Amino acid sequence: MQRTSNEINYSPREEQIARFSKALSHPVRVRILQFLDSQSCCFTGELTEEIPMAQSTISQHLKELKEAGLIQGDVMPPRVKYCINQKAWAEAKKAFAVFFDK
Amino acid sequence: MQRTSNEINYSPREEQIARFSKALSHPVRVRILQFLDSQSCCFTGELTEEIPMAQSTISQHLKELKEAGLIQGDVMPPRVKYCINQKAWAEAKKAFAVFFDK
DNA sequence: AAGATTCATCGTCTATTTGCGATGAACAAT
DNA sequence: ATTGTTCATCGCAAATAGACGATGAATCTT
Repeated sequence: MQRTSNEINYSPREEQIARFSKALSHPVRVRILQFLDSQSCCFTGELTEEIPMAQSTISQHLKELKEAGLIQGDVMPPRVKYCINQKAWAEAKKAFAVFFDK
Repeated sequence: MQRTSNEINYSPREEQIARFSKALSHPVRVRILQFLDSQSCCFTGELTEEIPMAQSTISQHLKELKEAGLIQGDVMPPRVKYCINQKAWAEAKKAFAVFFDK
């Protein structure tokens, strides 16, 4: 990771594609997003039922998706409702479309 | 990485998105693809001039892009000409479009 | 044949990712 | 107050990714 002398300055667009792509680079995160989109929203518990992985692992993947901006979580004690972040979703859609169109 | 008992069977579509995304998940690979697309093709040497990274590092990133199917290399001794794999490019474009459309 | 050029691969180091169980925080229900 | 539920976070282990220099293979040029 450490770049010795020469720093590369990536453009915002390059970093945006890389960031969204990184979020989508694990199949379980792809699955989570699909599931979220099909339900429009869901609770963490529904995901842990759907996906045979430890609850802590799913929670971590949700965190990554949230940090990438693709989803958002609304706290509804004692549960948390996750939804696609429609704005970011549209941005990602456009970013990829532009990227692949050139 | 080790999934203990429960293996998850991802669908081909989930794995496809994850695979393409992984290839795009590093900004330097995004840049390489952009450069490749703008020139339609280029030699490794042009990339090592353009991008301030060790030649071996760039070669590794090219390898990853090739393994993801997004580019192909034609050996033209003593050089190698890399081009976008148009078929895979079109597939990726469609895969992302479908993914974000649902 | 000897050297130069171009690129891939190997080995090494460090950082990041991925997975899990255990624990903790926040709240609801009793 | 105590207990149960839901979820996030911590700490650990193992695997993968990313960067580099050094070396090697293949092919031109001389």
